[in-house]
Amino acid sequence: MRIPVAATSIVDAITTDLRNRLFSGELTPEVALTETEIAASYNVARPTAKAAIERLVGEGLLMRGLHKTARVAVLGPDAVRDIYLARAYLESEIVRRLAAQKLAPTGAVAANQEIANLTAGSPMDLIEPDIRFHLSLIDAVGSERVNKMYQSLMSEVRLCMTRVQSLNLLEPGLIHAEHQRILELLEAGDGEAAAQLLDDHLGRARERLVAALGGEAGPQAAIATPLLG
Amino acid sequence: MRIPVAATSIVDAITTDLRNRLFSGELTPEVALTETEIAASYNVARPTAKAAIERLVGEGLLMRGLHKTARVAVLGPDAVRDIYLARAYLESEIVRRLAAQKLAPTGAVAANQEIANLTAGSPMDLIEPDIRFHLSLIDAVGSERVNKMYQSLMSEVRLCMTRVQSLNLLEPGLIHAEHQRILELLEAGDGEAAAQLLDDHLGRARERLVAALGGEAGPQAAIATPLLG
DNA sequence: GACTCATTGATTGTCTAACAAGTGTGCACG
DNA sequence: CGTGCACACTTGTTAGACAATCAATGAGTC
Repeated sequence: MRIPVAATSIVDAITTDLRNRLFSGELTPEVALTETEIAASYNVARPTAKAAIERLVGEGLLMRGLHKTARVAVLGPDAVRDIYLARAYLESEIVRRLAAQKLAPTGAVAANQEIANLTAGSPMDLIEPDIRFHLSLIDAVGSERVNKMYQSLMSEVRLCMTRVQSLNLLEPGLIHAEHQRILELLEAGDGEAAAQLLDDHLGRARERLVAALGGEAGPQAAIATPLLG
Repeated sequence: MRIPVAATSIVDAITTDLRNRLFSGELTPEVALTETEIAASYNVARPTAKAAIERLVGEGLLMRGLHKTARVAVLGPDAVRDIYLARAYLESEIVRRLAAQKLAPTGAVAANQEIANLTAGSPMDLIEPDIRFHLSLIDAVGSERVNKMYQSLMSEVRLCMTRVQSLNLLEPGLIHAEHQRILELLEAGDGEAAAQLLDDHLGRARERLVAALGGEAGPQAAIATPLLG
């Protein structure tokens, strides 16, 4: 039994709650998300639960075929490569334009500071500020549609992350340093170098994620640029 | 009364038909898309019509607030700029990567040939092959997500086009020539030049569309590069 | 004993009917 | 002439029901 949610729309509330439960790792691809079960757990009618499920299917977080039960989307190595390719397309172009304005978004600076302040806690604590850093870059261009597209991609990244949360494929120190360097390059107006570094940055995250998911990691998994010490 | 549609799913069929009617210009932002009316016209129940409407809202083709009737989305000058900015982000990065492979997609070549073969008919006849040209470029990278994002953008572009179909803001000869030059640059491996030309190409289309929608056209509306004789 | 096919249960797709809640409009009243 | 109220319209949500389909189990056959 789940507490009754109330907001602008019941479907909205259920969708949001389900999404959070997806990101928290509570819902896995193994559990069946029956319309009736969800309806019962939220104390709503079946069509309401159905609508929430269909929205999440539209977002790519749930999968379901005709007449089949919805399940959490399974994102394999090729899906991760696809997601990060799309990320790279958007982000590398964006850093080029930000560099042209010699602009380092304050939100990104703040998010990276959070990463620097991280004590050696759970690896999961790194994910949120990391996402916020990249999201701040996108936000800085102020495009509604680019924002929406990127947010959709990051939703899927979040979903991946929850599946491999135990492995510490992320090194806060390195990530902070690379973010810092990107910000410096933005302020310096060197878009080409910033785009190149970002490509490395994303490439490494991508290949390590691929490896953690059972795929074969490409060469980008290694630390290419000697940034530290 | 509308003929009963039948396909994999009734909601799918209605969504597709509504989308086509949107692109055909039959449905305008002035007409109210009531759930009951749509349900009656397709001989289905209201929840079915509701689901179709909500899908199109999710695609950005329809707009509707809470407890308000759905209407065709109105895309003003700023929306057009936003759409074309996102297009530019995706496409310029893509031509860079295609150029690295010295690859000119056959689909794009074919689509551009169609443009060349156009007799002086309706300006609308240019839209489909033009869209197919750009879509072929995106297709060539073979990314599911990039494809979906781009297709969503082009849906909105199509919607815009139907609103200004009378004006002939597109010159087939110039468009064909620019496409041709882009393809040549791709084969030559000059990604930077191809991206630059594509930016001009999109920028001109963007500003003319903006002007046609009542906005103030930017300098990109003029023909910058002397491509033709 | 293994394989094929039919039956069963579960789940979704769709419908009918209805009530509640919100929005907007028009009319009556001050 | 302006304000407020009542009404119609529309959407949000619910309940219950039936058909179609999918997965799995069981029976029957070779």
